[in-house]
Amino acid sequence: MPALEAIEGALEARGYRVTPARRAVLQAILSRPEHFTAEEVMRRARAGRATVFRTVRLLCELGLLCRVLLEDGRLHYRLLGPRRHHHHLVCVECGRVQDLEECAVGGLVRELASATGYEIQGHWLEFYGRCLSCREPDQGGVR
Amino acid sequence: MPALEAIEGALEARGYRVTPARRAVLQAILSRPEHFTAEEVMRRARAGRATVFRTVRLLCELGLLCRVLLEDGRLHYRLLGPRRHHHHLVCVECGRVQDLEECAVGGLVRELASATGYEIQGHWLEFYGRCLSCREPDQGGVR
DNA sequence: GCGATGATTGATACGAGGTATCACTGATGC
DNA sequence: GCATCAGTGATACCTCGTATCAATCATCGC
Repeated sequence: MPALEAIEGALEARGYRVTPARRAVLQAILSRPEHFTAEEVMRRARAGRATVFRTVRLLCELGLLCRVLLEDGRLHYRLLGPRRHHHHLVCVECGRVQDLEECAVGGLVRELASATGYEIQGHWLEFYGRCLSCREPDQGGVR
Repeated sequence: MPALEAIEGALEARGYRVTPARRAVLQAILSRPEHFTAEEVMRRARAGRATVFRTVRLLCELGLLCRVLLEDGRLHYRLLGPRRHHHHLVCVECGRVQDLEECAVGGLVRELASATGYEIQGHWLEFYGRCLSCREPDQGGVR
């Protein structure tokens, strides 16, 4: 999980200024351990609607945030460490997200391409379930 | 691809009435070979906004429509034949959708479950690329 | 220091896509 | 014939964004 300074450094390194508004958005984001909506950031950061959305988009473009797709189709965002293409395993009860470091469909993509003739350029893959802590009540009991 | 009568039968079998408004929505849907938005159905069917959305949701719940996730996170809908769980390969140029009958991540789900302790309940998997016809200009030419 | 320039901001309007409300309608059961 | 209830559609509202645009702020050359 990158610290505030690291993100600000990444912004500056790419020629973006670190302004009070951007810092407020970043702090709001850093205070959320899991995924969040832009709306949540707006409530926490004292920054205008447009600025929040612009900053979130910017961070996505710079690879500092990633999008998390929820089961119902909504998009959330999530701070990204220094990692590349990956997928998520989302707990539908507590919202915890587990990053899956390896992309498991690389081989499948090649198979599909030769079977269908498509030139495959991208994919979405997200998993949903209940994490260990949310399952615990199920497991300990005699029932 | 189910016919109008088949869908109406499925509705009636579950205790839903086949009304003129629902039939209009169904006809609008049947006239779209690929995926569509609820908005497109509204333009084609002479039915109110709420009715269109309600009908689309109903058909999803009954398993007669499926949701297609586009690369940018938007949701489209698509008529579903008599098939079960499947995934999509979407052409980003012409919008053509190829259904992938086999769910390729079943094994992966079991692996993930034992590795993470999650009880995995669902997943999204959609592929994006360019279909054969859209690639043709690339391929035939000398260039 | 000063003006020009360009990045950034935030209020606001707008748009897609969808839900909630509620009075009304029309079919159905008794 | 009447009560009931599913279905309808106008409307308001919500979420999650983008576009616009005047104002502001930092920086740079002079």
